Parts: sequence; C-alpha cells; structure tokens
Amino acid sequence: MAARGALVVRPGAMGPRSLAEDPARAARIAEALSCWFRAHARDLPFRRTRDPYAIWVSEVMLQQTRVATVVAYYERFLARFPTVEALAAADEDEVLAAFSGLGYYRRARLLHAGARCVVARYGGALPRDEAALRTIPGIGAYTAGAIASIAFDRPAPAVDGNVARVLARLDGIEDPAEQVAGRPGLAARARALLSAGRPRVLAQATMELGALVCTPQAPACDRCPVAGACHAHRTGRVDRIPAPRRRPARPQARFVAAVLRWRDGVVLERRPAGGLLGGLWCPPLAPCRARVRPRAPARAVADRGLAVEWTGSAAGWVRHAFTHRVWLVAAWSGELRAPPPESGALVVWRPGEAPPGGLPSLARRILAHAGVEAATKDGGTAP
DNA sequence: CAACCGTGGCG
DNA sequence: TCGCCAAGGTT
Repeated sequence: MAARGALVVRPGAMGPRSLAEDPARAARIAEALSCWFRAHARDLPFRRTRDPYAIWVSEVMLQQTRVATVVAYYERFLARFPTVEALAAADEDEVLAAFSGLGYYRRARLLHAGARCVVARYGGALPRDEAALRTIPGIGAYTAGAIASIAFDRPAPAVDGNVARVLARLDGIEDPAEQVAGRPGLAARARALLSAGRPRVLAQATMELGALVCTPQAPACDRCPVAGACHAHRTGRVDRIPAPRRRPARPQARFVAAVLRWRDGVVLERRPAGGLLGGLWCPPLAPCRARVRPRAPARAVADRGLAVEWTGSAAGWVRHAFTHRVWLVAAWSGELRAPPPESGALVVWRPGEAPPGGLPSLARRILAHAGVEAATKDGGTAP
C-alpha cells in the first residue's frame, strides 16, 4: 500500500480518506460525537454502572435485540444474579427462565457457561484484554470490544450493526448490510475513532447515533452531529448505504400441540438441547398436515406414553414466525387419565407457579390459545 | 462460510 | 397481514 508515486490515483481518491488513515478527521468526528452523546444519550440502566459483569450481561441481551425489550430483562436478571459468582452457581433452568421471551436462548446458556469460565479461570473478574475476553463462551468479536471499551475504557473496536452502518456511511462504503459488519477495515476505522478520545464514550456514542439518528431507514441527517464529515451525506447516498439485504424465503411447517391437563396443571416437555428452542419447555408437539386429523394429536401423545381423553380440538392456527422459518401450530386440548411418566422430559406445570425452566413465547402463545392462563414473562411466580 | 438460532414492534 | 429489522455467536 506504500505510495509508488504521487501521480498514482487510487480508485478511492474521489472519496474521503478512511477514518483509519486520517487522524485529524477521526479527531473531529470523535469530538462531535462525544459532545452529542453527552447531550442526547438515553438514560439506560446499563449505562448507570461500570460493573464489567453487568455490562457483559447487557451486551449479551442486546445481541440482535432492541433496547426497549432488554431493559426489563436486564434489571430482573441482575436482581436475581447480582454477581458472576451467583450466575455461575445457578442452575441452567433458572438462567433460561430469566431469558424467557428474549429469544436466541443459546446465548443464555453461553452466558451461564461464560460465568463459570470467568469464576474458574479468572477468579470471578472479567479480563480487561480483548483477546482474553474472546476466549470466554458467548463473547465474540463485538462483545469483547464492547466490554473492553465500555467497561474498561480501552480502544477496542465494537462493530455492531449500528456502528457498521455509521462507519459505512461516513466513509461511503456501499456493501450489502449482511456483509458490511464483517468487512475488513471497519474494525480499523472503529479503533481509530475510539483512539481519538474516550473509548467508553465513543463506543456508546457511535451505537447511540446509529440507533437514534443514523437509522437504517429515514436517517435524521438534519440532526446528525457528524453530517458535515459524512461522505454518504455529501454524495446523496445515505439511503443506499448499506445496500438492502437479501432474505431467503422462510419455509413453513405445521404442528399439533397437545395441551394436556392433569389436575390443576398442564404438561410441558423439555425440548432437545441444541436445536430450535433447545432446552426450553413447551407442550408436546407433533408434525401434521394442513388438515389436522385425530391421528396427528394421537401421535403427539402416543410416543410419550400418555393416556389422554381429548376434550377439544384446534380452533385455528397459532402462527409463529422465527427468523428463518414459520410454524403453524394447532392446539388440541385433553385431559390425562393417569399421571405422566416420571421420565424427566415431562413435567406438570401449574400456571401461577414458577415454570420448570425457560418458557418460550411460542409455548405461552399455544397455552393461551388453548385457554391456559400463562405465567408472567420473568419466570417468577405470578400473584 | 453460510446456516442456524427468537421475538416484538413498526409501517 | 406481512416483510423488515435490532447492541451477534457458533458451527
């Protein structure tokens, strides 16, 4: 990349000099961002702490999840698991219960494993070093950078969707949305930006700008503190950066859910670990066709050794859209004639008491559809 | 490395 | 109603 001669014009010569190569520009942007953030930052609970563990929890919850959704979960989680030691000592079902409704439940199990790792290897104190952070389960490139910068004020890049979009627009990079975050060079730009001021402030300021001003659609450039330094703004390409992502069609599948009552409870089954909703509890499911025939609900209970008297059939479908597939679930109600086998995969849960573990939104929807009063989302006991 | 893994809000 | 999307990590 060394200059072979002043007369050689680089392809990007008409654009800005990259933030990574232009310290003066990085400094100007850093100053404007810091100033803006001090005036406009939202007051969020995870911004009121410098406890690295609390920041870690918040960053995990915020993965692919909106701030508005996370706040209540974050506060409940820290009340229940106030320290990394408390989390490490917890049962996995408790942790999954605390994540019930948040989605992407593997991150709850990884956070739990990460807590045990931090207690075992680091004496309960998160390492400050980005590379060491990355070795902890559930902490990838982004989260390592976020903890290092926000908790420890180190210039470690934390390139999430927001930061990728802000940096891509600042430097006029027209990559598709699904590629831009992983683009080599963005991390270098982010590092240069953080190094131009206080990393703790700048990391959050860049994300906050992306969330509040430099939004994917209809960005508010008239309110942007760095619009004057933005190449996409100057060239009228803000609405084309990043390029829209292509999304594959979501295949659809149909299931029958057996909503089985035993005394004042309902039967739940632990889903196999690893897959969709792995490790969480749900009414027993069996695949079925577009028209539900009694054989389908019968199959849902026969394999599990349950003797059932059906008391109602499905009225309509529960449509549940996951990220990459859609499920249509028909709920069939029945009553057990004998207690369920104590095999371990099945439990009888009394709504109003604490669920046996994680209860995904899909399970709540199925139960509600079948007339079972669902529990509160925190996995705690309902009044 | 592309596929997999949730959910709720919004237009 | 439906597609889009939001502070990613793992395999």
